[in-house]
Amino acid sequence: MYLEIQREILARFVGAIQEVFGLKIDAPVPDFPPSVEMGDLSIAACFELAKQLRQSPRKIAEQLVARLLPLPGVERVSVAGGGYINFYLDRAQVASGLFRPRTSPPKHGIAAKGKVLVEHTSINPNKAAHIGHLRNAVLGDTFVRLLRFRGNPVEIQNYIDNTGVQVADVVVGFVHLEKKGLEDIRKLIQDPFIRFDYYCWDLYARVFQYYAEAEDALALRAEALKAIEEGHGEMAAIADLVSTAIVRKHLETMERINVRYDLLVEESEILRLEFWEYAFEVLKQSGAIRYEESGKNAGCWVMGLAEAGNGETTDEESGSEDVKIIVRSNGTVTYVGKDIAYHLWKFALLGRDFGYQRFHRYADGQPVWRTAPDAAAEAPAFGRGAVAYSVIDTRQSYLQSIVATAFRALGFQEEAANLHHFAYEVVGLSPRCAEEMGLALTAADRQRSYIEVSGRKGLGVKADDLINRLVEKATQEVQARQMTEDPAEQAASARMIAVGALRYFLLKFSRRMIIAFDFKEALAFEGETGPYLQYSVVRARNIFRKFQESHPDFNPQRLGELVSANQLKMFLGGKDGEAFWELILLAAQLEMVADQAIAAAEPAVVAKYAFRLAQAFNNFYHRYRILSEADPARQNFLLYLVHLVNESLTRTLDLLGIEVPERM
RNA sequence: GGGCGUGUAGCUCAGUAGGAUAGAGCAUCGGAUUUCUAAUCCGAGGGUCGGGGGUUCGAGUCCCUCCACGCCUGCCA
Repeated sequence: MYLEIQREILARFVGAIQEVFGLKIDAPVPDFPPSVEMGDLSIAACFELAKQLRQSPRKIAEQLVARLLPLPGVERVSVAGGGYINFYLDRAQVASGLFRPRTSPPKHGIAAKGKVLVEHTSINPNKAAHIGHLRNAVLGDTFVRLLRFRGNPVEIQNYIDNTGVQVADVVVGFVHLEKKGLEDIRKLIQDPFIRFDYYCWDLYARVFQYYAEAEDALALRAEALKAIEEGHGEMAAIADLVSTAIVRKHLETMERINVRYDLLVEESEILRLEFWEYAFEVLKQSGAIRYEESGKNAGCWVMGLAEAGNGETTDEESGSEDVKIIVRSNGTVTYVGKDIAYHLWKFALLGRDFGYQRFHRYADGQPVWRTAPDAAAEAPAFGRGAVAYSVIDTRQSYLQSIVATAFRALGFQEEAANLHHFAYEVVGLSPRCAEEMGLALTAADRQRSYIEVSGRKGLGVKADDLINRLVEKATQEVQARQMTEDPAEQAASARMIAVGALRYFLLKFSRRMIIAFDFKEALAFEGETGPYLQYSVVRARNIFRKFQESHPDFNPQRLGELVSANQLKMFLGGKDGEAFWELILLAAQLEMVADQAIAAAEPAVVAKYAFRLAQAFNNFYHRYRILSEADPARQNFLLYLVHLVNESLTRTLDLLGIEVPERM
């Protein structure tokens, strides 16, 4: 509704320019006046046109104004300042339009292209997840929710690097440090008193200590890696057992924070199905990669990066060009090579497909599929995306750009343009937090804004430890308030509050900001936090609950019928009209905000919006008493307002993956 | 050396492809409703938007330059 009005206004403006001045312009970007007294939407384009039209901006604006009305949803138009055109919306119409269920948006933008593939989480399956992984998953999951909200078909993929060095390292640990075989490890996994992912976390750190101390230890790693890649023998079996068990733990952890997947894509299947060999052929034939006969990269297949669009990368003095090795001189392929093959598959450019098998079922029955040799006939059509987003931390920007370079070298210009690296910054530890975790810091370290986590040192905050601490704290808060005696409701509320706090904490920073993790901030439930947002919704619902006690027939969904257009007009134009209207206007902007968040691939935009809306509502909540309102018409109007905000805010929180408890 | 990113209040961060008076949370201080439960609200102090040039009617936002910090620049991922 609101977006449609906005589009109409901009289109009419473009039309008016054409009529009056015979000039064709692109639709201007709408601005928002500093306060609602000055209008609800503003166009500043007259300033730019002034020079071209040799007239003052104000004069241009004045000539246009008369031709802008009538417009649906717009009450009046004025010229302000040096030449702003300000539009005042028909408040009653917007308010009643908001009440209608929000329909799917028209097919435009990326929705028109086809299926969107979002790859996120993609944790190495060799140890427990940590906070950095949570940031990845929450960003990716929220982005998926946004895309779906705006009508895009989305498929969520989680890439499982089950044949990489990190898994090999843990295998080395089991085999050489612990002298464990397949059966021993299987018992370990089944042991209810051991958290297998935590066990591997510690083992992984021990392996690196061993690498540092033992002379030929790295040869063991190479040996393990080779065995795993070839898929034969006990080491490969151990790798499969370990990585599968860890993946199950990761799914459990992510399910706790409302993150789910459609498909797990396993690297072992990419190897087994020889996707790489096929991609290799295509890359060779197209000349995208070449064999180096001499020089420092002799014996390797490399890709030149001059065409990457990063400017001239040739080093003139040595005459050597900037290249990336794709196939090593020993014939093995690098990670980027496998990633190129994987991404070709995403766009159905590989000419072959995986088999699929159900891997997991969530409590409500929704399945998670994985790539598998023994294909199930009823598997959905995975892949074949039109657009792909890969949620991967910013340190891999260089490697991701190489995948796009390969696409272009192969002539897949359009697909390269639709391949997006959703880059985000890492989560470090605040120096104070690092010390809490038992790390010895130097004076210089303490001056740093953050300390890098290190899986190799075992330094980091495990995801489940953090979630547990949050649940613990939330439980205390819930019990202290004595909202309910029911332990089941207490537990449910505590979980929602903990997840709300965590997800909001990870979403409120824009993705290019390094988060210096600190328990004090992450465990905060007041101020700009998830629980604040949840509490706002609970307040709105409390009003309804209380009102219902004296009005048993009350149904908030039917409030729209109880408030007439005239009454809307009266209250929105009356004494407190501005305050009421600001709240409605904000609630009406959800779709606009979601579109902005998608365009910028920035979920933080929605998080900030949720906070602004909650803040506006809490302010309103304090200023106006609703249950004690004497005038029934005004009371209905106020209830209607609460309903509008409740709807918008609840929906916004759902986009953030945040649920709302019954009571707080 | 090159590429990318960051730099805004004491701290942590927003600032909508340039627009009207730079905002929020935390922290500090001072207030509010014996209620629709205070996980709340209101107010106060606190800013050379890293420095310097430039473009523009208009720059926190765009361009140039310099500074600081971080990441990447592996036959690791």
